[in-house]
Amino acid sequence: MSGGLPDHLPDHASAVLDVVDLIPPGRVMTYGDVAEYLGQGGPRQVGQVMARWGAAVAWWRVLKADGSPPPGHEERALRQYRREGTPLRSDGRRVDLRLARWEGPA
DNA sequence: ATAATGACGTCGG
DNA sequence: TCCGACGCCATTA
Repeated sequence: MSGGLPDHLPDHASAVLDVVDLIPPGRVMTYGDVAEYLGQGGPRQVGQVMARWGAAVAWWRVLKADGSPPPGHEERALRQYRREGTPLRSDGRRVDLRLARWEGPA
């Protein structure tokens, strides 16, 4: 059912990666948003999945509640935001969630 | 079974 | 705005 994502992963992990794969370019979701959308686990569990299997998806589109990119990946994430035209805040270090936040598939 | 860990979130100073 | 303390919860040790 999923497209292109690696298999042999726990169900909860594939569920998370599946949602992340649906986030449109230029838009983002917070760890908490993903957890809430799935209706299971919490932000830390989503982070755990991203840390281990995030490389297979657009990991930079999942970030913290304050709009800052995943710890340790700020540089690469910012590069992607410029490339996708993701709206940033005036400081240029965080995404403007007011504009870029994606509520998830209807 | 108990304790530590972590790509989090919220709140108070 | 920045930082630390706490709460949260599946996974690991």
